[in-house]
Amino acid sequence: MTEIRLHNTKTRTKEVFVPLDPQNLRMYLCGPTVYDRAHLGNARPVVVFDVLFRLLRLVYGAAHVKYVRNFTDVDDKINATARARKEAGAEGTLEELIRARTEETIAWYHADMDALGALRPTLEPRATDFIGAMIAMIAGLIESGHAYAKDGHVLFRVRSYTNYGALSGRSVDDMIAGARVEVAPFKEDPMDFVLWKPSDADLPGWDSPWGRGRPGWHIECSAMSYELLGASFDIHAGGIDLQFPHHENEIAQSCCAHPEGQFARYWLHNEMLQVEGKKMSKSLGNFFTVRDLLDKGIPGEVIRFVFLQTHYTKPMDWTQRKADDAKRALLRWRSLTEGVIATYPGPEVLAALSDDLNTAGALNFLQHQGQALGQLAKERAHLAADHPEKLKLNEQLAEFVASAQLMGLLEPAMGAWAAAPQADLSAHAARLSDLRAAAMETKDFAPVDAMKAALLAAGVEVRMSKAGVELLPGAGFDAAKLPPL
RNA sequence: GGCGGGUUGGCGGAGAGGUUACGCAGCGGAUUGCAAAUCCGUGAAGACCGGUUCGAUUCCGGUACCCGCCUCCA
Repeated sequence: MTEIRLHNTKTRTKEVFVPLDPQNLRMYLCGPTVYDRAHLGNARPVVVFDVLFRLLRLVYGAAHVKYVRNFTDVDDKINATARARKEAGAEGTLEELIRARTEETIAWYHADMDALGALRPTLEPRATDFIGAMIAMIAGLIESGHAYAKDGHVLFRVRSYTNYGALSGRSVDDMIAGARVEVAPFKEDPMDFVLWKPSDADLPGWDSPWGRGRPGWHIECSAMSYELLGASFDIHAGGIDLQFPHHENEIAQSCCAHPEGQFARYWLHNEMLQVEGKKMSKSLGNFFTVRDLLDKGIPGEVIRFVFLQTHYTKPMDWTQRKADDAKRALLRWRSLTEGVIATYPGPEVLAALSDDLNTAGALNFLQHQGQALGQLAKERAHLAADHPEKLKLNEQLAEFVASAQLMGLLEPAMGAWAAAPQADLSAHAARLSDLRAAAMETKDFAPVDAMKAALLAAGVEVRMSKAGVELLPGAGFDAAKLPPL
């Protein structure tokens, strides 16, 4: 069996991945807070860990991998949007408006992530469907002395968990010395964090032993991962910005609530995304959503290719240049492998991905391989379909496609953008060919050049050789602009 | 202030203590009426300063710069 190695943030080393139960592999990814369209940065963990999901399915069998990615649909930004809509005269109760907002956002999220070729996780739980589990977990933490209720709030007692800070490499004392913690009258210790907070009439709330209220930020992931994956599971992933405080708090809650388990055994964190060398931010004007890029005509497959060219543990820079390069590479690959049915990924790509998801290395290999296969394809183009050399080539191409598909690339369903527009240009080709033949005699190529220019303007690629004239409609093809015959 | 990540040729980016990475772009050539496509060839690197070593881009230390987290954040 393929040995997978992963960089475990918890131990800060690359470790051989050994699942608790190879028949029931479990992975949790912190999903989005569904208050608005996903921005480009939100998409990085989705794409990166989608590759991990695909790799695990290949190695352990698709039926044996359970991948959970949550939707956090309790949040003040969602509340704010709902309230703004109500004030603007929208129909329905605040709860209904909140629900509508999260439903709408989830639908967008699915559409956008589907466009990037990300497989849907096995389960996509919503926080609001697990309020009962959160309340039960919080009650247990109070009972065991790890949490306390005060003024309608429930807080986690950070000092009660000695390993607090182990994941992110900080100590409670250092952080307090940093003095950037919220001091609140209901806190025993400034580092304590909220498990439950009270809701007034203008906010969504659920009845609890501590009054009507709503959960704090971190508890939903602890409750859902426990309910769906158990007290111990294999992989927990997310952006590096979540390492503290979100994941640190998850660990504290989960390990104190379920001391019988070890919570997540391998922690994977992806580094952040930048745009043209700078942090993506609204103030710099370089902030955009996945949808913005798709609407601009950048195919999801191209976005995915760009993401995978950078190792997930390194900061990734999104640039137009990279998108252009990726597009070219994918067009070449798609034309090379047209009609080829995938078989099984090649050993080089499998080895690269198994080595802590070295997608950049895998793509690099494919770039090289694609070039070599392109040459072979040309050399063997004249051979009969059942010629041994031809069969060998077809096998290699099938392996190439399977390797790409292991990273979610060259999937047939994602290729619509690269397909050449359907058009019968044979009459134009014949006409151009005639003009050219005549020009060869007269040495006056002006009519040929004029027609060629018109074809180019219509988005048609013109190839002329001794063999004849070839017209290929390209991405910007517009039949209405074709020159008259 | 505390913690963490990064810095390889025009761009992306890999492996390896000593041998051309590779791809893209560029340049030169072939081919072409001209192009396109294709093919052949080719220059170019390891932020900076020290140390270890026969030898470092690769190991160690320091400096600079960039980025992130410490507050909502993927």
